[in-house]
Amino acid sequence: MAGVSQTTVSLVLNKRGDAEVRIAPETRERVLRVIKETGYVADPAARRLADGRNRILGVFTYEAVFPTESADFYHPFLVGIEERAEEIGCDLLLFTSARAVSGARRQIFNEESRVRLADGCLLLGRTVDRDDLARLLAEGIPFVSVGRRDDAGGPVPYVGADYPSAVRALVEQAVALGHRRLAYVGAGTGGESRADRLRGFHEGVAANGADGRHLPPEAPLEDLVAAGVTAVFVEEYADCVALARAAGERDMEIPRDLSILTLGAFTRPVQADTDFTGFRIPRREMGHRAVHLLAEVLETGGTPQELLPCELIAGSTLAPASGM
Amino acid sequence: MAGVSQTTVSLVLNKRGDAEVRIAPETRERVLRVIKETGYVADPAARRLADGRNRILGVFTYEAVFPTESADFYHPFLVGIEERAEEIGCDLLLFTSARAVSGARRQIFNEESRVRLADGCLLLGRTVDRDDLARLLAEGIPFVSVGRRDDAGGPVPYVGADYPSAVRALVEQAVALGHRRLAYVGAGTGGESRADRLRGFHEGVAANGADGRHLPPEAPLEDLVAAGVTAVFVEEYADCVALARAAGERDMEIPRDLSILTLGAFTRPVQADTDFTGFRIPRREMGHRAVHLLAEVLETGGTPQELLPCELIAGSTLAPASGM
DNA sequence: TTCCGGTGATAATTCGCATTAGCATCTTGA
DNA sequence: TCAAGATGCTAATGCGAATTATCACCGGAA
Repeated sequence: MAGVSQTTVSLVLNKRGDAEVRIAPETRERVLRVIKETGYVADPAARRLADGRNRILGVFTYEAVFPTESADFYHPFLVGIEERAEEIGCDLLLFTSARAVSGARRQIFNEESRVRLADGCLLLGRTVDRDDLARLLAEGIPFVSVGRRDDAGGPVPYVGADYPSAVRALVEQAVALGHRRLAYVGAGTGGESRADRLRGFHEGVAANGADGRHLPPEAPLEDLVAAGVTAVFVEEYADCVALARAAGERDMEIPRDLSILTLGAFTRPVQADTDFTGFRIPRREMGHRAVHLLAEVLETGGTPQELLPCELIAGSTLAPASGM
Repeated sequence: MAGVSQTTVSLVLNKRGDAEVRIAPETRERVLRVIKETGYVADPAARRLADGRNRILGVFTYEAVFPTESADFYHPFLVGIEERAEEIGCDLLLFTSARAVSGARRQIFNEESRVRLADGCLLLGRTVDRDDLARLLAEGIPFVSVGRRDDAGGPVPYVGADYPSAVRALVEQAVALGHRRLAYVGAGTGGESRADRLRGFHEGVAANGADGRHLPPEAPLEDLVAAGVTAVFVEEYADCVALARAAGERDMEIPRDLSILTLGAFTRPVQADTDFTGFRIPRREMGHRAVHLLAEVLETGGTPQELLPCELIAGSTLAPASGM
């Protein structure tokens, strides 16, 4: 000690000046000097216990955070999250212990859940367990989902990508190039993002007076050809690559004979050198905004929901409809 | 409450059976049932405050944890760390707030240091601030450095790569192929890992009765040629690539006219398609071991130091000395 | 001299849990 | 019947900070 009470130290450490409680400049100096000398730092745990805040943001993912594949889907989100967290002076707590039993899927609320250690948390994952979401909501734990969610029996705070707009824009481009018969290839279900893409497709088709049909992911190329489709919107990137390959095998040329647009869902890693027309999901920006919104929630509460625009990628797989 | 005291709940929650304190199976059941129903989870902060343990391992890096470049140097370490942490049921706390002022280098002990929140921590970085190390040591904070360190005025717990052995092995291979005049190109200083490589080189040269010289990183190819060097051991990968390129420009063929071996230091990112002869730093394994050792330190104390062997990579840039 | 307002610091309390000591109640043996 | 030992649970205390309620002191006004 520097000859003062614990209270005084606490006061010096936190509110450097206050109308209610005052501290003599001289005393403050003395305390600060000793703090600097001894390198004293307040125990964050005690701090958290006392005032319920510790500037720690939890990050929960349903898969490993650090993936073995370098170009992983999550990575850009994490980059964004880390950058913004550093800016606002928060540390990140990765809930790596979330896997209840080996082999089981991760879940937020297992027997030894530690979500509450953080001030709030960020949720990452293609799909999020709706029970987890509901519980988070019910317990009033501040959180923000990276990716739109709407199935938790209540509004969920999120930062998402504006898929409907992006897909509509692509449809519009295709129609402007003379395409009249379009197809959406993909599940169109299994997570809000897929449903959003499909919705955008239907909206775009309707708005532009074109003909649009929805085919399952494994739809063979023949079906497309038979239906006279000239532009395909493929939900999953891997399917996109597969389709292009199939086309090549039957001597169809892309995009002369068929335009292919990718809608950016990455479930299965795949290698390809084709520069597909499509859009870029603003992952890093989503990470940034997610942290930002979480900070906002912590500060003033609320249930922010935000969709970020996707940047269209010209690519080389969209061309005027054949015959034009 | 389930009609029992806080103490009872605590007991049920922690030591499921104890010689000293017993709890009636019936009571235990009742408590567990209520816990399940209400989804109660002990506040980690309070827990930490009370018993000084929270199963959180801090991870400190001197640069951003999630790098923008996908094939980053740190990545494999983190993969390993996360994997093992998950196994032993610990969460990872990334000290992203460590950057004191924007632009400044990160440092562990800044004004609002939070190292103590974690049970212990892992240090990652090409070089680690020696003041930080000394202080960690002085304050008795459990930690393990990923990478050998010896400059903290005391033994530092670490997991490192066994560079000396790896480099000695490479030298031996070169000599076995007839090389007599070898050169080490690189600083040989600036971090234990570089010094270790250089030391391994000198040891290898001495043990194999060859001639070995040490040249600075920017040493021009002419110097090597003039000195009659037939095998170069290049510390920094980028320099390795540059050297190969320079050789190509003067119509020297690798490895016919000159053998080039890389010693795996990655300071500057660089693209190359050559498959250099050298060794693989067991980064992921180092991550594994680091977590393991930290757990050990937390358990029983001590100052574990461990060097992991590097796997030699045959590559295509080492050939018999010309003239053989 | 006494009362009062303004200053500057501190004692006491709280947070949620783990831990220790201790208190009832019940068994058992002599 | 009573002491000694088991058994099952709880009251009390501590962890390290933040916060609140007080307290001691000093100078000036009455």
